[in-house]
Amino acid sequence: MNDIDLIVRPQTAPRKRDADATRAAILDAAKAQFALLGYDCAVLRDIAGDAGVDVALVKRYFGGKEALFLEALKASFGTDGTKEWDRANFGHDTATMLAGSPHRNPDRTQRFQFLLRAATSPTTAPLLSQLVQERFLAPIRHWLGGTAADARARVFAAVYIGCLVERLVRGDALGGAERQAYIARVAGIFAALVADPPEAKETTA
Amino acid sequence: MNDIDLIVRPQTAPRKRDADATRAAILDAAKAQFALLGYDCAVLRDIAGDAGVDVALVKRYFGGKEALFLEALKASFGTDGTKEWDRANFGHDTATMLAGSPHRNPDRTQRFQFLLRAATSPTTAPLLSQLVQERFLAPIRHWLGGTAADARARVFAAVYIGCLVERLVRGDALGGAERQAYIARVAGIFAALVADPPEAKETTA
DNA sequence: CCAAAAAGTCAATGAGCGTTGACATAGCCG
DNA sequence: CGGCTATGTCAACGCTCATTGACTTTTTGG
Repeated sequence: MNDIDLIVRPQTAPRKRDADATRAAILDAAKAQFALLGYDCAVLRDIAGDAGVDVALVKRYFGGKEALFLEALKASFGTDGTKEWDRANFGHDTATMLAGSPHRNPDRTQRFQFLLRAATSPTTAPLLSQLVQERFLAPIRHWLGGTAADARARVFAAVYIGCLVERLVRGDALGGAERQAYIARVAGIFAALVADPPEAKETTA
Repeated sequence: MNDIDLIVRPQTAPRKRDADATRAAILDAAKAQFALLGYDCAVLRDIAGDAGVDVALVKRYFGGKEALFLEALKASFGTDGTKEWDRANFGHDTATMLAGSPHRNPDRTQRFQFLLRAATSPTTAPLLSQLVQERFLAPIRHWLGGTAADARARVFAAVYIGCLVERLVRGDALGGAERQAYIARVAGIFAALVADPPEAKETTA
């Protein structure tokens, strides 16, 4: 059956021994798998397999699954991109990304999928509260600025994540006209959140 | 240790034999557990335990875990509540619910948590696309009416789910002022989606 | 060139869980 | 009362997976 593997694998040079590189490879594979499958469904053997090493190294380098998860989570949020977000086109850009292909910004997509999966797994959700505060909400809150920044940041995060989930469920790509309407709506929401004082504020009492 | 159980349990009458009631009890327990933990983390033995029966009955009545899940999912979306939603106060009511305690409308909360967990589990997500279309998006789309109803329904669902996730992660309750701002923002978004033609539509080109 | 340590692999263990068939008991019908 | 069937329980099997310790191979330093 998988004789193919047994034959093909050795072709690739048998991998220079390099602790740092191996550690990094495991961490990368872990980030991808955890983002794709979540903590519970991700399998250490597969992560190690993707990294091209044996499972036992996960223990040696990270200590265990949970520790690996935490490190991957922190690494995923280490480089936070709010700094380079473009204030003017932000709403439209983000909405477009959320409406369509994740290929435009795979890094950002993977980070947020990681967050989403971590948030919705009952195993890992408890670990998130603090980290989300520090590395996710705080930067957004700071980037947004203005009045009621915390509430706006939370709504922002909610809409963002929600769109992600919606796209996750939606199998087919969004059609032309509907897609435009979708983007317009979401862009409008983001724009309103970025522009601090809602001019046409009409909250039902 | 759990002698307590052994002593206390028998106090409750030893359960009249009633296939329908038992089936219903299992289904109820399943709905709760699946909503709380998702498909992957929910454990049949616990579900059966909550229902007060043995695991084997799950097989007899439903065939297996996946079949039970599907039935629970359909049952959860069987009674769809869009009919009774109040159009005028909908935005504010829903935002208030999402901002705070789930105790106000536990049924609805459980239904949506079920949906959320099902959508974010890689195991069950593929099963959802069609069901979500039929029983979730379609009713909302119909309830919303007007132009670009599909896109608006999707955005609506996204925001709703997103707020749910946000609340899931947020440990502490939302403070007074922030809470008001949060509710106002979310209510505004919903209201704009309900009111079909966005009067002050200012999408960045 | 050679040992010692670092880097990597292998196989076994044990826990958790879905599944399954044999067994027990209550309710019903003759 | 006596057997039959629906209902419910029990114990065991098999699988997946994280963990772990013993083993092998590469690299390094003298």
